[in-house]
Amino acid sequence: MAYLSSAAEVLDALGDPTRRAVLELLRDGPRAVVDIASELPVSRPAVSQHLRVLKGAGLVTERKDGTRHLYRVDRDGLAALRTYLEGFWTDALATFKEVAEQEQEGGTA
Amino acid sequence: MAYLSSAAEVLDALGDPTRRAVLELLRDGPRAVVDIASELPVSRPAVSQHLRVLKGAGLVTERKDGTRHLYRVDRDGLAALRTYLEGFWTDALATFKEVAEQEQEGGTA
DNA sequence: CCATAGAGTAAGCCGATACTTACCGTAAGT
DNA sequence: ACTTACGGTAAGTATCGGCTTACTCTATGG
Repeated sequence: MAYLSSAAEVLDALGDPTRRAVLELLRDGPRAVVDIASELPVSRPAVSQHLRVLKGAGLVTERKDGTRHLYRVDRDGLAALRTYLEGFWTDALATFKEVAEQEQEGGTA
Repeated sequence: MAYLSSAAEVLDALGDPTRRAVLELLRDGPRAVVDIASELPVSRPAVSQHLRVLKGAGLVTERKDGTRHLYRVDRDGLAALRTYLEGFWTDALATFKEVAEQEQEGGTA
């Protein structure tokens, strides 16, 4: 795998409800494609396509076990997202302070 | 104000590159719609529509100053997302452990 | 009061993308 | 070897959503 997943890619992947549902299922443990599809209102190929995106974003990894391809949650994507949000969070907090101070001076009511 | 924003709503909002760009701009401080639009390759109405979504997700708040509507980053949406991810993170970690114990394999394929 | 600036909304277009079915490859089981 | 199960891919469709222009409203300034 080895790509550093970008936050943008992760957020794009997480932007779809079905993909989120897939991830939620995978959160409880590895599953095969057919098993995932059986719990969702979409076809198996659809799930395959979503898994490809999730994999590209570093959110899942694949492991083959016979004819079954077991997918599981990958920490990498989540980590990338957390890092991104962390940065955003601190920057935003700093800005909040600045703005709050400026507003108390200028004080338009 | 700011309804309890759901993680799904936040992730949907963050799923669009332009909206992310808007947020990035807002990260450095409050801005009026026209100012945001001037820095992006889309029209002002497009920005307005994106801001509506971001607001619905609890990611920005609006403050009117004359004819200018100043938007700024809202902590609520970010907090909701962080909470969601936090839960996901811990659940996933727990699952990793379980799975790791059940299988005796390691390494990224 | 009229003009201008800023912004939200409506309607419509168009491209992206999330689906479907059909097909093909592969690994086990018999 | 045949069959069955599992899964990725291709091709086509159709829905969704992001963007634009046009319109309207409000607020400030002359």
